[in-house]
Amino acid sequence: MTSGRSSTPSGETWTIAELADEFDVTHRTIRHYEQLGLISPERRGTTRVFHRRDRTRLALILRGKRIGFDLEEIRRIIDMYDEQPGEAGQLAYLLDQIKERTAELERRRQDIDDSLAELGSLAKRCRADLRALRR
Amino acid sequence: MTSGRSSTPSGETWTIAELADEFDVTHRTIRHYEQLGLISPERRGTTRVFHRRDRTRLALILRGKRIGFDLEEIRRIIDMYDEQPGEAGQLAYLLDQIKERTAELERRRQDIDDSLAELGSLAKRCRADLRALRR
DNA sequence: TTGCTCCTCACGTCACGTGAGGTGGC
DNA sequence: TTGCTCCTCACGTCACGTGAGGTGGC
Repeated sequence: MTSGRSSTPSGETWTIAELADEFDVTHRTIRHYEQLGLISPERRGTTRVFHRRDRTRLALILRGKRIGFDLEEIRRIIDMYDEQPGEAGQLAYLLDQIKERTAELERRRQDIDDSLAELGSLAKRCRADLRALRR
Repeated sequence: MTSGRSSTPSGETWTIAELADEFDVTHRTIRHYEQLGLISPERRGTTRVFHRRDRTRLALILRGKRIGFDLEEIRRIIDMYDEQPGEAGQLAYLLDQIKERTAELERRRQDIDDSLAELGSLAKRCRADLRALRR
């Protein structure tokens, strides 16, 4: 059995460490996504070999997470992208999800702005108290 | 033993169901926060009686969560608000925490803005696909 | 041979969800 | 008495974290 690395043109595959590094996640996280069927890297022996498709899907997964989808929703959405065009029902579903997520994110941004304002005035009071103590 | 409800002026206390309703969380969630010492409602027998202070803290907890802090961080922050100022060392520490939190929040807001932009263009493509299908 | 990276279990954790089974006052 | 709300366990779940223990190629 000639297990070789030379069969693929270099630059088109990644190791788990390379992807973990690039996307700032742990190896465990990537393996977890594989276990759930979100990505399916090739195997060379036991070692995983990631192709461009896997890398793209990983990027989509992480983006989905930042937006607030859970992994099951992400699986559905990614698969929708992958299954070529998609029919009207699927697109409508996706659009609906997008609306919900958008509203959620806007709420979150408002919360953050409120908190930033509060932290700002708290800092101000804090600095004033410090100045008062120094005299 | 005269266990009465008449000892407090009405309108100043809440039941667990009232708060759960108002903030759209489950009873379990509120009890969980109590277990962690984030809130400490009064007891009348076994039943919890929530005062304005508890309600305020619950609001702060939920906002902290939406912003993305874990419950331990939230406990520290809320306690900082509650403890009256204090001495220079504490103030300096608090100011330092505020700076960290502020930087963190600004990163998070950027992330949300990016995600909102992405969702926007995704929705656009989605609607275009739908229009194409309808013809 | 030594190091490094890779691997597979498998238990732990965090923030609750979800019943099971029981109590108390209008 | 019947309903409703409240309660306390306590196991389940989701998305990984974190070792333990072992393999493979430069």
